[in-house]
Amino acid sequence: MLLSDLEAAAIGDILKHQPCTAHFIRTCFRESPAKHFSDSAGSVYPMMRRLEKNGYLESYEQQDGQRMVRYYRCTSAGKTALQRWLGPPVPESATLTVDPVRTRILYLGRLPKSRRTKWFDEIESALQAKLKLIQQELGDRDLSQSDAPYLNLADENAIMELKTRLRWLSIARRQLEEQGLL
Amino acid sequence: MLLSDLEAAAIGDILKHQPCTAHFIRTCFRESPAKHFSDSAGSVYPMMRRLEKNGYLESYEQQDGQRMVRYYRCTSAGKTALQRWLGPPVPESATLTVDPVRTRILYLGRLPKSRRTKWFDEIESALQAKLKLIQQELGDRDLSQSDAPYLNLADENAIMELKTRLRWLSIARRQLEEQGLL
DNA sequence: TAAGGCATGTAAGACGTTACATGATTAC
DNA sequence: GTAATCATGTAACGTCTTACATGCCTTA
Repeated sequence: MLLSDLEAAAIGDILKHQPCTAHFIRTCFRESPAKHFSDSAGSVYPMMRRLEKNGYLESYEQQDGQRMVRYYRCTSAGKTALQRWLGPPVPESATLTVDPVRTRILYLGRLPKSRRTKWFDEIESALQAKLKLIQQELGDRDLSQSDAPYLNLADENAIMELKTRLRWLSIARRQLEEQGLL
Repeated sequence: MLLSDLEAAAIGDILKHQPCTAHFIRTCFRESPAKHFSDSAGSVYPMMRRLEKNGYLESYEQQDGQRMVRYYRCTSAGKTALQRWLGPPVPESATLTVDPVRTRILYLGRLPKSRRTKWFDEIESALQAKLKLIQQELGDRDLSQSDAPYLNLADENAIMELKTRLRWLSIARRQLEEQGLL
């Protein structure tokens, strides 16, 4: 069975920080703006158990003061599964481009003309805010950690993508104006 | 209740082509490379019933030769719901950038060095193939239909995004080479 | 007459979401 | 002491996927 992106990211993060807790994986998923995974308890805890059941992780409990904490490690089967997920071959779905704004613009004709300008304004400032957030993350990164090159590249990807969207948005605006649709 | 992207796209497509069948919506979802929605019967048919139950669609059956076919129309509540989904305000999730390749590069360090060059090669050609597909779709579009400006913009978005990814990929390659990671 | 498209659905299972629920530990 | 964080889970619900299932219609 091929791993889902969520499962693969969990295994990848465990490999970087093992032994670690399920709770730690939740914070991994929550903290990076370049990661879009859910950090809900209802998805993470069952996923960890599932990965263990499938032989990709192993765990042990350890006393920590008054409480028991479960630590996970990646097995060699887990590492193999991660490499299979990474590819090559990469699945066709890896070329998918998803832009919620693009999805919406397909139906912009159903919005009254009077609201369209505001629509563009709002999205533009939301994208700009997100862009700043990621630029900050990139600037703040500790370059000494071994994975810094990959993390930087991921941020750089998100930054380039957001800039492209902003560029596209202004082109879209101009074109619709020219066609009297704004 | 706010519509999901899938539901909103269905309502949007129905507004363009009503009255139409569930099967027609499936082909809408399947055919455009700029739409990434599932066209599986198991998601579309229950969704149409759900939207009708919620008052966003209405339907009637009609004899077509030997078979009964169900046609859907959008109600005014449906149109209102679509506009609410479109925004403004746009949800914060609309600034999400999802790139499966970016997700993977975060964990590229777990792939043996020997496979990394091939990894880049494969992804590059997959992206290039997808790019051509969408450029073709854009070139083939009938410009007389009233929604052509929006459809063109959506394709243009996908094209710009794919080009950006290719640009990023070559930057990533160069950087990793310079750092002896390739 | 056979293949492919049109048309509609169901069933089982996997997965994610939200909300609920608990309790220990740490920092202010 | 109290709020935030660390830590672990469960339950109900909704949705999507895959696979199964049927039958009509059109075109080669």
